[in-house]
Amino acid sequence: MAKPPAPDPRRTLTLRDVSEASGVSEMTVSRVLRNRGDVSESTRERVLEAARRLGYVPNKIAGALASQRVNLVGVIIPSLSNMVFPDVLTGVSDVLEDTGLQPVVGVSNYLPEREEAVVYEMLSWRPSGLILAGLEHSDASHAMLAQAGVPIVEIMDIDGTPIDSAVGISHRRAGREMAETIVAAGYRRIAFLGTQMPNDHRAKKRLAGFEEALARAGLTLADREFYSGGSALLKGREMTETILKRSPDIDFLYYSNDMIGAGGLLYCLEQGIDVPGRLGLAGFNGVELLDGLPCRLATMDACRHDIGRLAAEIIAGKRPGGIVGGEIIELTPKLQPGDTIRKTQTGGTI
Amino acid sequence: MAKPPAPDPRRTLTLRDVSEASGVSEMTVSRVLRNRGDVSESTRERVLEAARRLGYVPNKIAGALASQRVNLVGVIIPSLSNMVFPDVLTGVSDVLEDTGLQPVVGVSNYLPEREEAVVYEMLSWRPSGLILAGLEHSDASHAMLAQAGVPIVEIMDIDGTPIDSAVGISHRRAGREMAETIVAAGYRRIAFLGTQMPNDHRAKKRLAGFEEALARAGLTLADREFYSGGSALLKGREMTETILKRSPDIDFLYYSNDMIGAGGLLYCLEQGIDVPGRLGLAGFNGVELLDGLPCRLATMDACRHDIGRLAAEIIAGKRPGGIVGGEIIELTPKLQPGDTIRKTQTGGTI
DNA sequence: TTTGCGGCTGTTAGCGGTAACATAGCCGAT
DNA sequence: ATCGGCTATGTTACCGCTAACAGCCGCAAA
Repeated sequence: MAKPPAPDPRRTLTLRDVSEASGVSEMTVSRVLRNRGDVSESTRERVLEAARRLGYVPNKIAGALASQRVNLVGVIIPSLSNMVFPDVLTGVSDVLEDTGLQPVVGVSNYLPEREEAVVYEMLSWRPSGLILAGLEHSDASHAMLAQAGVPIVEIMDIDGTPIDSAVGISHRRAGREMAETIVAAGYRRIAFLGTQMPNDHRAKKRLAGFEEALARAGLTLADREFYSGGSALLKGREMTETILKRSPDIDFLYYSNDMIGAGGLLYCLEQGIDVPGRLGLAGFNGVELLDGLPCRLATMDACRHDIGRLAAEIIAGKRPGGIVGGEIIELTPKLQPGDTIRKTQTGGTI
Repeated sequence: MAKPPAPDPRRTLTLRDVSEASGVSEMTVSRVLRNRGDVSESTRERVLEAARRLGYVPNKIAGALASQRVNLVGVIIPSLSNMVFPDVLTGVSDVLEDTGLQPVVGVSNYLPEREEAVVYEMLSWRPSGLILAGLEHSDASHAMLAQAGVPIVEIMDIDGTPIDSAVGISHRRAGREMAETIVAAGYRRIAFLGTQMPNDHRAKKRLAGFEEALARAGLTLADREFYSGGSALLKGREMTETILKRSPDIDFLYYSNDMIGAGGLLYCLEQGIDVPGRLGLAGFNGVELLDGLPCRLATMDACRHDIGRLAAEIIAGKRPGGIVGGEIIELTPKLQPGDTIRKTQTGGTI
């Protein structure tokens, strides 16, 4: 005598369970739950009722395999603690929200080999597209991405050659413009404070552009200081103290990001240093945090939200990039002079 | 004449492609790529070489369907911009890193219906476990989670009844302890500044505990102020100004989070208010940011990193919770008095 | 009545892997 | 020589769902 199939109440449900409970074929249930194809109103209700009663949750793995469609978009960013990337993610989510696509976040910690692992992992789920920060990737990552057969959007940066599409700003140019503004304001003994991270290519490009513009004005960096790890605000404070002690005649501090810039600003205010008279300050990014500071740090908005939005639009097919293949969108960051750069040129001593 | 199967170079690769390229069966390729079962060294190399040469990326969708195993762990948090949750995620990642499990993040924006959608979406991918913030969920979410058949860990909070396991702190108690400390330090006219968010249950519990302890000391809140949206630092500053103008005799401000607390602190320092002499301040969370401030805000560490670690360990089966079902781990937040609470009791007026 | 067509439902054949079992050599012990 | 027990590899049958197509029914037009 055949053992009757024990109706295990703990087994996870399938379409068959719903189809049996509602007396129609699995296919019809599938149609109802996806709102695809014609189903009579009475059947639809019966099926929905059964699905709800059983607490059925469709198995997207099976669905994706059968339909060869996955409603996921991979988003690979270097860090979450950066304040910058949550903004990008918000932009991405805003757009994907009403496309049926769903972002999935991966974090590379600024490590190429980690990024490679994340790219591999994500591609192995056959997403509808991939958004990732930066134009610099390991050879293997590059190869995988180029082969992937789905739209790839590299974001944040456009100084380089994208694999497919790119949305971002020119960090080189951002650095250049900041330097020009600073020089035009009459500052001459300018120092740079930044991160040590060897893989923060964008910070490097900003610095390169910055030095380039200085050179064009006949100047060079008067000093520089780097840090890694720890609270950025605290580090900014410490670095500022260090550099001002070492080079007391510095008249401008350019920070590679707003967080250390804010730390430096707080330090200067505390010390009663005349900002922006005796010392000017500038950061990069336009983080919301700055709004709460006693005085507004000069910065440059990196268009993070727009970058997220545009990248998502390319993936979602709302813009050519994803289909035709290879759109490059350059956004132009707005310089926000704030209160930490002198307004007028004071004919500085050389 | 049958049309020969065009060797479309753009088609995505399958095991069959690798198996043909290396002259073994698909099964053997599968074994090599997963390091499962015995395969001779020579075959292994041949297969790996072919896979690498072709740029093969396995299809995890098919793999997961066949093996009924998915190496993903859903992590559902209310917000990314909170500074708090990235820390939790770091704890989760640290543990999952060497278990073959991979975290997938979802954001609910403090909206129950949004959370419900994310829970549904995640469960439909049949993850190995789910970690989600808070003990309060919609009925539908609750039902789905209870039915899911995988370990569920609710984090951050333990004041309530978990579905399965829970790791967190008692926010009620945290509020109580803070109130006790404040009262013991001699403050009497105490105000609360917090968020408007109706679904931030943890902030609510802290406030409830806080008021409870005040009541026990014969006190009530002297004033309160709420905000929503915008830069938390700026809002903290503004709210502080508002409340101090409205109730000038306030001698303590309790903030529902460190970010608005920091804003308030900056405002007070700027105004030259004697902190902690005339006015005491305290926040909640122990965010790294505080390290960079001119003076250390009193706060309570919410053990975010540990919460992430422990939750992940339960999912990964390194602790009983996930298998036996239903472990509750209460962590005890450490109060960090900082520089914004008086050290000694000054026999205050009432 | 016949025909055609559109609305609704069912059937079949995979999607690309993997579990489980089957098989083929090869070796040493009996 | 025979056998058992390895190791290395192949075969088969799904996993749970959906694309594609096939059928059925009723009704309007011919």
